[in-house]
Amino acid sequence: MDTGIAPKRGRGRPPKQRNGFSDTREALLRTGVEILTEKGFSATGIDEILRRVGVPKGSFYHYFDSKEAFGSELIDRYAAYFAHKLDRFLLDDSRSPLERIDGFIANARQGMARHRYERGCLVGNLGQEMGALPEAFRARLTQVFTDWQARFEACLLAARAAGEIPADADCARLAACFWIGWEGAVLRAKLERDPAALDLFADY
Amino acid sequence: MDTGIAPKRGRGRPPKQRNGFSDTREALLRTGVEILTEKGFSATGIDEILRRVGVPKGSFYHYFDSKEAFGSELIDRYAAYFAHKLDRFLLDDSRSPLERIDGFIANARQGMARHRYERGCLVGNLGQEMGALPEAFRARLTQVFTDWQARFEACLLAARAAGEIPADADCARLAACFWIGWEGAVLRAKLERDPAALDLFADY
DNA sequence: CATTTACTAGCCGATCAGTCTATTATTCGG
DNA sequence: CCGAATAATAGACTGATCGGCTAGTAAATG
Repeated sequence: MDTGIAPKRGRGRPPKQRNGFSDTREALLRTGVEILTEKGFSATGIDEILRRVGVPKGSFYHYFDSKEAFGSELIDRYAAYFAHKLDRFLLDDSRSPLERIDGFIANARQGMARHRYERGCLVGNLGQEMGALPEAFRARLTQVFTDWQARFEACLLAARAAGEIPADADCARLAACFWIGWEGAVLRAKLERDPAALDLFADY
Repeated sequence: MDTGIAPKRGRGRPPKQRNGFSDTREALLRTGVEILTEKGFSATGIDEILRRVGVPKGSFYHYFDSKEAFGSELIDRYAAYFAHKLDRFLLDDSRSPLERIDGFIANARQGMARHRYERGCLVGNLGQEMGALPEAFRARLTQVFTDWQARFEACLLAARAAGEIPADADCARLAACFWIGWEGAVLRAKLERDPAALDLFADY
């Protein structure tokens, strides 16, 4: 039932798509994130992504220099998407700081459930397999964690100012601890295909 | 400088080593654990293990039916080794329950430092890449976590009985939470090649 | 119409997990 | 003590898949 999809590719430069655009590059990145959050970097072959998107190999290397460059862009894209999502919750003035955090957790939980707990966190996945990854990824991945922590810390500081947490709470430490534990919880939830670990950790 | 090592293999069954035994099967398993704690299952080729041990392919498939069967044994071996290590600390009568836990954490920290934070937890590694692993691993891996949690819970119960933690503490939940967070901390420590995450989480 | 841009088909050498045959040391039945 | 069976090794080999490359085709552009 190729309804609209399967655009019947031909040789050479494709005719300019007036609308209903099917940006090949974009599709590769989107599908790349999907598969890598499930299986990681090393275990994912380029051919698998290509097959899923319905694009030949040549196109991939037209848009990306290498698998490493592709992975790099995936990290950037995922980090940006996630930072935006964090802001959407953690900067929501209509709720108290702690409520915002709960909102984020609930949303992330829903997200995992929607994909039947088959997808984890891209940054966590790649972090775990760093031993087999291009060394350039390391700095980028830690940097992403630092960024997420900073956003979280800001929200905790607001919570402290609002008296929702003790006045002597070390918000930077708390934020760091949250992400350490959260990544652990996502890992377990994915392994067990069960949100129990997420819920358990959410009541930290 | 092949001092004693490099045993100069020849064809056919090797002469029985009176002593200074070099059990091939054992060597494969030991090296397998080493490499898999660094790079995981999918990213590790059998040839790589073979090269490191200095054993030809034929020997590998003489001892193991497949890569999957090999991986299965590695999980068992690692789980047993780790359970023994846990008991060594958590059942140490000469210290208080909470001191025992601190002892285990300190030991694990040392262990990671000794390998320059290049090796993580085999169970955590494989858990993360479950999406690309034989489905049979899933049950085994969760079972290992359950086992470790039980040992930890027993120690927490002792701590509660000794008055080291509040009498209304939910030890099962605490134990589950510990392993969730601990795996997250190990992941970060490995990614950043730095024990900061371990220390941070240790003061939970 | 010539050049540039956007793209694709098909192939490459390397490596993957796994198989096969050969070779030799040991074990064991008689 | 001998011969058959078996255990342990060696390493060439297979088909599939890996990441990556190249030559070329067709639309867009001037």
